[in-house]
Amino acid sequence: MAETLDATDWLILAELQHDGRVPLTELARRVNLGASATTERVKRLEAAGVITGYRATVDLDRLGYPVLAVVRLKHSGSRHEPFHRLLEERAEVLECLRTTGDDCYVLKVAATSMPHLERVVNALSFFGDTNTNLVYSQTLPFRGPREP
Amino acid sequence: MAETLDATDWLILAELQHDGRVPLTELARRVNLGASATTERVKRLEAAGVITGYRATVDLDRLGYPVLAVVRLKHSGSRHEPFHRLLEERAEVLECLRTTGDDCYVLKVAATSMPHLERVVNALSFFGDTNTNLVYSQTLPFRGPREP
DNA sequence: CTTGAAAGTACCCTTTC
DNA sequence: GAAAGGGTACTTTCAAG
Repeated sequence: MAETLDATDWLILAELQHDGRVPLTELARRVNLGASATTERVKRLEAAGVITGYRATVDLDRLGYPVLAVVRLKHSGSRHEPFHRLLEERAEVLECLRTTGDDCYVLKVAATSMPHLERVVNALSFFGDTNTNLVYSQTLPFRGPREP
Repeated sequence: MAETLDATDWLILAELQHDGRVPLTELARRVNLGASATTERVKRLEAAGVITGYRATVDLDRLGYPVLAVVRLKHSGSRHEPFHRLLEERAEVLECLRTTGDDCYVLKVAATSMPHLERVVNALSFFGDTNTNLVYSQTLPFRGPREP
């Protein structure tokens, strides 16, 4: 259910996606609005669930996770709860998409080394056939959607 | 190149990844540190490139992008610049991973409708064979890495 | 790393268009 | 209904210990 957003709302969203810590006064300046009007719009976007949160983004390399991989999993069997429990435990799984097609799940996995990645994939293999591809590089994490 | 991070640094990172807008005083309270010491650590993490930025996260549904898909692309030919130029232009491509294996690129694409997705995939198909899977659901965007 | 003071910022309320 | 202005509490920053 899409909200009714005007161009200013999209501007605010673009700014906040680019820099989630920008002070409201500075944000107001950038979107050519008063401080309180800007505050109200941001609060409205948060309350409406358009803005779901604010996160710091980190460099995996510098955190000691130089290995990134895309793992596709063809889950066998119909009981998916044990698999979901593994996802909760395994912080190495940064993201998990359930998709149509042969590969029911597409996972993004960060690991400290190849042996570490192997252990994670072994754990995943318990739930079905896996297909792993290492990631050479990725575009900057943020590519926000534009006004449709 | 991994930095030397102690347990407090990892605590700070966890808090900031969970709530990037938490006030420094509150953050200091949560990690049992003084405000200035916390500020210094955060600044150090930012300066070291461990923290790469702060982003607001948005709900694609509520922004009018109810369709999410994983597109795998087998790029044909060796000149990848035109493809990268398309990525710049197409804000619908939220993420693009270059990977090993048959499918050189794995993309996450948001679209306003199935016809819209079709147009994006058509544009991508110009560069090679594509394989598209719709996304049913995804885990909450944030799954941060833990202390190794 | 902690404490303390000053500047800046955010929040709430009222006023105005 | 939406935006601008003003007073108060809070946060951030910088100094010194």
